[in-house]
Amino acid sequence: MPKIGMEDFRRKTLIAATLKTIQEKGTIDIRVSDIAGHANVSSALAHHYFGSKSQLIQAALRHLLSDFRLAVLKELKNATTPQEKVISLIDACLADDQFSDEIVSAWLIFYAYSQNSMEARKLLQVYVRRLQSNLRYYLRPLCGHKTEEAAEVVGSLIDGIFIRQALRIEKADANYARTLVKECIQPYLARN
Amino acid sequence: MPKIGMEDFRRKTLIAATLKTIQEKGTIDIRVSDIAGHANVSSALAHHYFGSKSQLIQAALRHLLSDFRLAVLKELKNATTPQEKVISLIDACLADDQFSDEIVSAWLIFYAYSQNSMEARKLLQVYVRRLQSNLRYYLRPLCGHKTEEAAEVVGSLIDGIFIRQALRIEKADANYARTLVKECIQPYLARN
Amino acid sequence: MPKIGMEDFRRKTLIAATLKTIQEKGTIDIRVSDIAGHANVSSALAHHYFGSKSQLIQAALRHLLSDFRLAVLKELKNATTPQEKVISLIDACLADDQFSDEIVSAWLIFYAYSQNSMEARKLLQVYVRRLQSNLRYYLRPLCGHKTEEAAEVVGSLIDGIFIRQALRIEKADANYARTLVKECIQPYLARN
Amino acid sequence: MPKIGMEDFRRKTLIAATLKTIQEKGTIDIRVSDIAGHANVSSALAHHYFGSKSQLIQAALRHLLSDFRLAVLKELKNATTPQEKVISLIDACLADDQFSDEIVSAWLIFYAYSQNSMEARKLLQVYVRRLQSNLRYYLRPLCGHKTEEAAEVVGSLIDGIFIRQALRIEKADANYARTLVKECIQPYLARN
DNA sequence: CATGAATGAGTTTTCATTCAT
DNA sequence: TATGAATGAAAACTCATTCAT
Repeated sequence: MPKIGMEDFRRKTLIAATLKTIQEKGTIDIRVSDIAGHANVSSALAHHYFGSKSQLIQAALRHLLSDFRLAVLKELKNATTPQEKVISLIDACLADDQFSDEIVSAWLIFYAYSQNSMEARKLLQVYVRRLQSNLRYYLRPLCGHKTEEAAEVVGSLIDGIFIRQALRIEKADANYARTLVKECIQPYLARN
Repeated sequence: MPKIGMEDFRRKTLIAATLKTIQEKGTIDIRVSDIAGHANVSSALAHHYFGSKSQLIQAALRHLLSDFRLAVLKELKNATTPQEKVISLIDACLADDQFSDEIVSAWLIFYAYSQNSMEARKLLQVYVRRLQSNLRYYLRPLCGHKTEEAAEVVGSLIDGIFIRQALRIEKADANYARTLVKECIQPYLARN
Repeated sequence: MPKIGMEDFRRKTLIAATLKTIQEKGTIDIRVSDIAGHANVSSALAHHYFGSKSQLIQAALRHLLSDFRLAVLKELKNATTPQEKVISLIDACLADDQFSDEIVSAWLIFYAYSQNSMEARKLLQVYVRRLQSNLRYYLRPLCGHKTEEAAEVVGSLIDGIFIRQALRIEKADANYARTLVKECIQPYLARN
Repeated sequence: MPKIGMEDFRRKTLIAATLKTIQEKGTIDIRVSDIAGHANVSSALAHHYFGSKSQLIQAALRHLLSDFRLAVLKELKNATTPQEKVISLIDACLADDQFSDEIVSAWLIFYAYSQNSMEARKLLQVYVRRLQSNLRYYLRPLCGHKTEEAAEVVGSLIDGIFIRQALRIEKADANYARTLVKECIQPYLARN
């Protein structure tokens, strides 16, 4: 009685379990058996579907990035003017749910992991470049020759807020973070 | 080779070797034998002097932080006015030698590690808070009620530039980075 | 080879192998790999099932004690009068198979080990107290106010015979040992 | 300035430190460095004087035995009749200071060690045989054909009391122990 | 005489991975 | 499809022992 669509279900479950385990342990240095435990399957099954631990982790990273990408796209859809688009990007990056301890932690861990894994590095670079390119595209009509600078500031500021978040004990205020970034770019818009 | 006073020398060498190994491998997940190899000693010696791998890594983190702290203090000494002090802080954080691939990589890796190790987390928190407190202190006469915001922006921006640096392939321009931050806070100063 | 239900079999085999290794080496200071060798499995498997070397040794000790306990209970079943019960206890403690070099050696080693391991100490204390309590219970109707003394003598004598056995080269005579103890308590019975 | 008689002093100190360490750790499985620490010297010195760890432990065992032998001889000197001699032997074996936790523990540990070390086994066998021979010698005029049995009972009882002592938590009563043994052999004397 | 320095040789422990069922 | 069973390979850690000074 082989269940139809089991493969798909198992892959999804295992990826979710991987992210959960990474967040729980606070490191990429986790055991396959722990992941499998979270997914309520044997660790042999994880190998069956993903071939190896590192491929499973790759898949989890890819999932995190694609999830984020979808959130950004969704947010962008509701915006029309460049101003709105920029605001949308900031809101998407610093959205309440992206700002949860778990997500922040996972991002940081993957960033560090990218120092180690060329594969991860490439994936993250694609994401950073795409976001940066979006930012520049929507900032250009607003900032003119300051565009490059403004994009760099916004992008870095967002990442910086993220990384700091990882160190804090107190609950972060996503709303304050968004405001901070928006205020910060005002001068670049004004100068145009 | 048994000359007395070796202990101090070995400890320093081993700490340096640890940082080098972390940077080389791009992860905290390194072998004691690799560290020892870089220090040209047996791995048993590393255990002899530090007790365990994690204690050696702690020591390396502590060293990185204290090195950074000394650089900051040195830079601050040459500044007198609040403006100069703030500039000094930015310059120290984004100094050419702090901006090397190795250092950037080590910082990022330790940031991620802090998700895992309470000890590391505390050490990094102390550093972040101290820097932030310095920033606020010198920004206050310049920014008034915008101080909190300005300090947050500067601090986060610096961290963000750092983290992004870790993803880049092209050589970073430390000078451009410093200028970026300095320009970015101009509006906060002007508004006072 | 992966047949289900192996776990129980392996645990038993590994415990037996542990006792055998202890007896062979004459010390508790044995290698997991030697134990595993006797059980024809990898040392990793020993860790898989028992977690650590000391837990495996604990389990072996527990097994030895429980085996002994069962032998005592079995012997007691065939006795009805207090006299018979006391004889049974002595016979059980100094039974031919308990008196083999391997068992004697293991007991002595565990006794010494109990100086080191609180866990082992507690287990052995329970056994000693239970046996002593049994002895007193059945001696009381026979010895009256001399019960305490008689129980102490029998218990100590048995242990002493055991410990001496460990030092001998010549094969011990279990039968002679049993007679010795039985004769020794006669006076305590008579005095009642 | 080589100090005269240093060698002798160091050997004594190291042997004492060895016994102390064995008692403290409750096992023969101790570190040379711990012994050296107790003697306030470097572990290299222990090797200098004893060649190896096992030779140092041998020496400590030899010392324990010879100390005990001296105590027995001293006690025997004050006795004249066979009765007194037997009493002396019992008193010497169960003397207050031989009955201390440390001594009891050391004896037990050495007994177990003798399962492992042929050297230790031989030393202990010599001691047991000598004591047994003494016992028989003085018991013969008192017990006649029961001598063998009586000697076995006394010897084993003493060892048994010792081994049980090692398991107890409550402080033992050496006096009670001596009385117990003395009462126990009365019947053997009477029967003669 | 004495030791700080150093290490080789082991031993435990961990885990991804394989495989028969 | 799924897993219990098993292990090889690697890594941390320990410690007796050696040696130059």
